[in-house]
Amino acid sequence: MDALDERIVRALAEDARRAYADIGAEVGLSAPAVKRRVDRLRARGAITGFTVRIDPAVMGRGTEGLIELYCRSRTAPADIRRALARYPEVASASTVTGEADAVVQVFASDMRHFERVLERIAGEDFVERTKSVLVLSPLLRRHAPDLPA
Amino acid sequence: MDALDERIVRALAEDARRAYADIGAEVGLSAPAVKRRVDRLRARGAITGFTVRIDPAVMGRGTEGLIELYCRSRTAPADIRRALARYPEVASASTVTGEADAVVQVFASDMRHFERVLERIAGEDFVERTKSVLVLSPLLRRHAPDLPA
DNA sequence: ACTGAAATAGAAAGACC
DNA sequence: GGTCTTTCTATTTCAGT
Repeated sequence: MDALDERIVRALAEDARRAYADIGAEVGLSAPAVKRRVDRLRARGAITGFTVRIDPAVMGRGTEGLIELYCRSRTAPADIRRALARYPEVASASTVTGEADAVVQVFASDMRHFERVLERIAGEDFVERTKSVLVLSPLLRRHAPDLPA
Repeated sequence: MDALDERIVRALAEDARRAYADIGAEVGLSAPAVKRRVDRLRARGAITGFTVRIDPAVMGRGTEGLIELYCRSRTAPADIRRALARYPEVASASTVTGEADAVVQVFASDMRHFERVLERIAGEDFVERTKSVLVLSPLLRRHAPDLPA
């Protein structure tokens, strides 16, 4: 993972469908050289795939919220994961330090929908209580946030 | 945005570099038809781009945390945005309902790094106090969370 | 308006040095 | 790592529904 790899990943983060030759021209490599590095990054697991960026609002998922889960003692993370995986509205979930056990990010079509999802999640048997906030406006959403400065 | 568009977006969400002909075979369209629909989705703003999925750990950003910001009265969201945009460690930030004014997602290389970022953010002049949690383990990270069920 | 088929332009993948 | 060649894909054109 050298400076060249990083520049390649940054280029792909901005546009994952950019041609290797194009990226190569930017970083000073030939197209095959760029491809080889991308292949290596994938093999190593640094790049885990390519995906599309979507506008939640346009896709009818304009209502975003965060739900903190307070779980029963001895709830296994795997159980939380399994339960949440059944909700298509759940975008991400992580166990966290602090009072809550997990934070869940939810995208719903509207407030009514969000409320319904919240109630269903709160009704999961391992959930003791929840605390939720609604996202007012996304200030920042980085494409490749996971890159060293 | 019909059922076909949705299936195409789902396919791209799983692998944005998949060939149009390939996606077409799955949804029952020819390659040009798929391309035309993708172009339309981009034009409409439903698809905002293509990006790469990265493993934060492998990229040296294995420490994730969430920081709640409690801001001075009359702090404009734009000011928060401008300030946070200067931190490469900030992956996302949103204003929220509830006690806190904003929630910031940060990826750092390690605890020391996270602490440094937290202190710098806490030191921003519009920030009165912060409350932060560390992410223990990501349970779920959906590729295309923003799609209608 | 949207589709598929065919033709062209372009990029990716592989062999080779 | 670059160069060259082959193969595949994207893109455009055109015509049909």
